[in-house]
Amino acid sequence: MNDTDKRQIRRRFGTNSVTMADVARVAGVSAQTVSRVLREPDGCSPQTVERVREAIRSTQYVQNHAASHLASNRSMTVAAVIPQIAASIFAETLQGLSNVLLQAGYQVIIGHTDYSHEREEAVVRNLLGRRPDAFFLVGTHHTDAVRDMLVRAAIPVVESWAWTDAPIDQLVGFSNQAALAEAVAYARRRGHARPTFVGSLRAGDDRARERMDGYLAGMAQHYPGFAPRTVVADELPYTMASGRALLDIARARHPDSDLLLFSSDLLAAGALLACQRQGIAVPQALAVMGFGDYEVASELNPGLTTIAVPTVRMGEEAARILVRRLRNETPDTRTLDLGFELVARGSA
Amino acid sequence: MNDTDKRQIRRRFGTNSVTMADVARVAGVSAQTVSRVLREPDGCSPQTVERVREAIRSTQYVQNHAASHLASNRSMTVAAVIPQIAASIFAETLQGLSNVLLQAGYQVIIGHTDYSHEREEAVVRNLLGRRPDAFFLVGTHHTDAVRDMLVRAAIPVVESWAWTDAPIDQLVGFSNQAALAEAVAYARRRGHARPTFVGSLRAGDDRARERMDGYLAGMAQHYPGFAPRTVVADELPYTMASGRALLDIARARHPDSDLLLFSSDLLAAGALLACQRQGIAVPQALAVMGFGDYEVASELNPGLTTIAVPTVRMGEEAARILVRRLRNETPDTRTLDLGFELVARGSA
DNA sequence: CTGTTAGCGCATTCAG
DNA sequence: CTGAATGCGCTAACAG
Repeated sequence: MNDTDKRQIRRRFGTNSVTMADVARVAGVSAQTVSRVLREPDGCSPQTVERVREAIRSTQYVQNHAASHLASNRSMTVAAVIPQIAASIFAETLQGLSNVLLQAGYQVIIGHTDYSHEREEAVVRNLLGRRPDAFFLVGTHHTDAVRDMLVRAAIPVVESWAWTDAPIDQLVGFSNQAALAEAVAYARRRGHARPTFVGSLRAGDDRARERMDGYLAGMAQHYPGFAPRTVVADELPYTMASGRALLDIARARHPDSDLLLFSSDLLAAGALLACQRQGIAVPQALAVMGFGDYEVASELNPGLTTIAVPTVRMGEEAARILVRRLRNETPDTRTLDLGFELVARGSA
Repeated sequence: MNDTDKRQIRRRFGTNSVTMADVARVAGVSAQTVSRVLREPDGCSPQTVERVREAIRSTQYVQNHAASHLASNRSMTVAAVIPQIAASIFAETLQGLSNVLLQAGYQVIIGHTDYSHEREEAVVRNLLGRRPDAFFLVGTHHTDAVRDMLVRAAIPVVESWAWTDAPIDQLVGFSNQAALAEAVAYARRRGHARPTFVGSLRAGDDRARERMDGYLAGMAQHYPGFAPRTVVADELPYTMASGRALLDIARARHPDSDLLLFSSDLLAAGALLACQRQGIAVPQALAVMGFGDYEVASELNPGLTTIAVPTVRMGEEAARILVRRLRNETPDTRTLDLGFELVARGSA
């Protein structure tokens, strides 16, 4: 009998996979009951629950998410927009986000912009087609179209990795500007005479730009009368090799600079390792600072002085905020500043 | 008039977002026509296409993917299962996969297993609920349940990052075993007397285990009569800090070893930098080899001798195979060996 | 080239 | 505690 049931399963046009109705037939209940057992087993009699679960097992039923989404108007997904998947630093944030969200039953769907606002627009539009229940974004600078789409979607939105007084909705981040101002203050305290900001500023990377602004502001404050120096490429990838290239440019352009403030640890690490090869003593001949506190920073010799940012926690806190919103619990404060921390090591 | 149209949009129960019917009303056509314009504009009159596109713009319509999926029985998504999102090496594969797939109109949905077969099972089940049109997996070792689910799903599957004679469906990879055997052969040629394999072998990381097997096989062949040496932790994360820790253990256990073969560049890099700190001359006092050819390998001093694997290409080729299958084009060969390459630098 | 009809598989009412 | 009816937004099949 049971075997017959199993075999009767599957028919019809597109799908030949097991449906809820199939499970219901095997369990001898209605489809609604199966649905209930799946979503709120407490409201069903224990025997029914067991019968249905057994039927699910024997039929190898896997719920169709698209159908569930369409019927309930909840996709149980959260969209996350990051600049690059392969950038480990955002992967950490994603991991924090995903961990907390999975606990609450939400899946994360990822889109990446390659540091382009134009691509961000396409990505957001695309992700909206999947009707996520909430949005997570890296960055606070977006095109009007993006802001508009997000506002019209009328779902919770959390921006991150930066700071602004006018977030689209909620914000979990820190001030890149303040971070670099702090780095400059540290440089002053340590007695560095001529700090230069070095970075790659890709068109859509507003966070790197904010860091440069922070450098400029810091210089104005702590090095009055000294003309700030910046060595900036606008299309180098964020790799150690770029750091090496930027080091050469910076040395050529400002040979008397005694400190290079890089916009990212990856660049700084590449520069520091290149210094090692070229016999440039760090920090005696040239000091180096980075940004991000990547793992490599603590392993280098000398250790890389850098600014640590709460990569994982940003994801986690954003997720917590979103889950609370999605459960209609009382909203938190609109913005959450997680700060940063200067980590002094040997390189500066 | 147009304004009135816009305002009449939205009503009903769950959704208050613009639907295809809304667009149709504004454009003065049927919903079906809107659908057609979206999917095969070539089969519609240019004026209709323009009218519909204008209506889409004015209403800010974004297609509901779940509904489309349900009706067409194609989700236009490909599921990708990787050990860790934050592991940059898999992120590269993902990037290759995603780039090619996006071109063809497919979205990638990601699941991560944290190197656990148990978690892989849950992840695969979960992803199957979204009815992906195809599956991409890192690794060739899976539980029976996973294989079973995937076979029953009756969709194209590509496994990667390893080699097997019995793939679930298709395979794009290389032999980890052969790679380490080659490393051992290189060690022999270079005159290293006592190579030790050092790695972290997390429970579900069969690729690392295969590398160790390759080391053992290589030793049997190239170092006959010499007892192979392995220093293996089973729960250390794949980080530079772990490499440092493993270096200490290896030095304590096999002080006379003149070459350490690490299961990953990250470990090797951590060890090499630790050697630098401890004043151990590389490669004179101790040679080091890694695996993966991470970016850091070429920046270290000395450069890290390692095995390069086609991280990005594996994703790209897998995607091409999947796209061809999904278009019902003639299937390729079942397996594709992308090989590996020993990159000799200064460390060994 | 375009419109009509009929579901896709599930969850939300509402009755019992 | 369980079942029946209804529709989510879209597309496949058919006409015309």
